[in-house]
Amino acid sequence: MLTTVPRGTKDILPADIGAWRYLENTMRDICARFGYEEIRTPIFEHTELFQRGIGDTTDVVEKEMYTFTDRGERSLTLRPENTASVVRAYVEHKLYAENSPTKLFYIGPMFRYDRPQAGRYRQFHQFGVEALGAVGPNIDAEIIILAVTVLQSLGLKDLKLKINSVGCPKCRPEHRNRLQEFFKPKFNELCKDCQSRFDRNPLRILDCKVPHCGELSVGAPSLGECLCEECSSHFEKLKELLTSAGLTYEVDTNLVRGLDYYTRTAFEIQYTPLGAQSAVCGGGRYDGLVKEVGGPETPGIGFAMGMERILLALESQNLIPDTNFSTDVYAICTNEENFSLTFKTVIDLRREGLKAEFDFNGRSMKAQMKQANRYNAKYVLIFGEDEVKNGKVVLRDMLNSDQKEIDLKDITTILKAEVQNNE
RNA sequence: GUGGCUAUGGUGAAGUGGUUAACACGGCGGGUUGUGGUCCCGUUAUGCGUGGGUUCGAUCCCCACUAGUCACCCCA
Repeated sequence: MLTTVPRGTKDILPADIGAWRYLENTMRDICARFGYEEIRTPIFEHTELFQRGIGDTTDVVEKEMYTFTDRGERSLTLRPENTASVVRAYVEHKLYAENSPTKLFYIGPMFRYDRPQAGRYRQFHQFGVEALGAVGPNIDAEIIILAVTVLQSLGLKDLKLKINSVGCPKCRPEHRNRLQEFFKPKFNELCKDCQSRFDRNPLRILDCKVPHCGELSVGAPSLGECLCEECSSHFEKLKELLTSAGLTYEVDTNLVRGLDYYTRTAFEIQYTPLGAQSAVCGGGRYDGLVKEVGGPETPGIGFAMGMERILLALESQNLIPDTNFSTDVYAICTNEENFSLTFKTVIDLRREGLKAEFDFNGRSMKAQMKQANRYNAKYVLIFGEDEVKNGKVVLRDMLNSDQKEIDLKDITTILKAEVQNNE
C-alpha cells in the first residue's frame, strides 16, 4: 500500500510531462487568441458552494464528492468541477464591476469519487472556459467555436459536436409536467433507474439505455416543442451563427447535462473511439448560477474538457509531438584529479545559460560517452589527463564526430558561440 | 454503486502441478592499455498482485481481497 497511489489517481512522470505541457500550451495559446484570461481558484471550497451551485440532487454532489471536516470544524470539499468556484470568485471579487463580459479559463485537477476506468479517474484534470455577463447567443457560439478550435488544433478528427437547448426556468417546468404526464401511465413498465428519475429528473428517462425505456419514450414531448419564445429564438440564432462559422453539429434533443445549473444552450463534444468515456468536452449556459451563489443576476456560459481523455485520444492517433530532451554539453572527466575542474566548468557553463551535464557515478570514459549520447549532447568536453596538463581540453562535436583541442580559458566563449551557431 | 474479464522482472511478454521461470527491449559492465550512437559478449525476478486453502509439493487448482480493464451508471 505504501508503494501504490490511491485508487483512481495517477503519477504524471517525466516521460508524460511533455504531452501535458503540449496540451496546456495549446489551450493557453488559443484562449489568449480568443481573449480569455487564466484564473486559479483553490482546490477545496466550502461544501455548500457545490451543494448550491451544482445541485443537491445531482450524482456529483450526492455520491461523488470528497468532503471532509477541517480542524476548525468547517465542511470542505475537494472541487468536483470548477464552474462553481469561478463563479464564487467572480462574485467575491466583484469582477462584474469590471469590463464585461468577463472571459476566464482554468486548468487544474478535479476530484470525484467514482469507479475508475480508462478515461475516468478520481483525480482528473480539466481545462475549462467561462464567460460571465453576456446574454446573447453570440457568446455561446464563441465558446463552442473555442472548444472546437482547441480540439482541432491538437489534430483531433472525427469529433462529434452535439447541441441542444434545455430551456429556462420559464419553459422547463412546462416540459417537465408534460413529460410526467406522458410517462405516468407507463410508470410501472419503466426500469428502476427511470422510476427514480421520474420525480427527480424525468428528462433523463429519454436517454435511458434500457431498450424498453427507449421504446416507451417514443412520442414523448420533446423539450424543443416546449421552449418559450426567447429560448427558441436564442437557440435558432446560435445554430445560425455556428453554421456561418462553418461548424457541423448535430441537434440532440436528448442531450442533457448532469449539473443543475444549466439553462438554454447545452453542448457536448464526443470522440467516439473512447467508448464509454467518449465525452471529451461538455458545457452550456448557466444563467441562474451567479445569482444562486449570491451575486447579481448575471448570465454565464462555459465548458470543461477532460485532459486525460484528450490525451487518450491524442495517443491513439499518434498526435503527440515528441519533445526530445537534449543537452548542449556533456563534460567527461577521465581522472579524479581533474574532477574539480570539470565540475567547475559545468557550473560555469550553466551560469552562462547552457545545458551542461557531467557524470555522477565515476564511470569509465566509454560509459561517459554513452551517457553523453543518451543525454543527446551536442558537444562533449573531454578533460583528458595530458590535455589538461597543457591547459587544453578536447571539444568533440557529437553530430559529425569532429574534435579539436581548445584552451581551457576559452571553453565558455567557444561553446556559447558554437551552440548559438547551431540554433 | 452493479456485472464481466485480467494480474509473471523496469517494459513487452512465453510457460509448467515437482530440479537452475523462455525470448525481446531497456539498464549496468565489458570487447586488449583515453571516445558515443551500429555490432558482439557478460550481467540483470526478495521467484510469478496480496492473503488464505487444496496437495507430499503450486507461479500454474480453489476462495477472498486489492488493482487494472470493459460494459452499465455518471460525466469531462
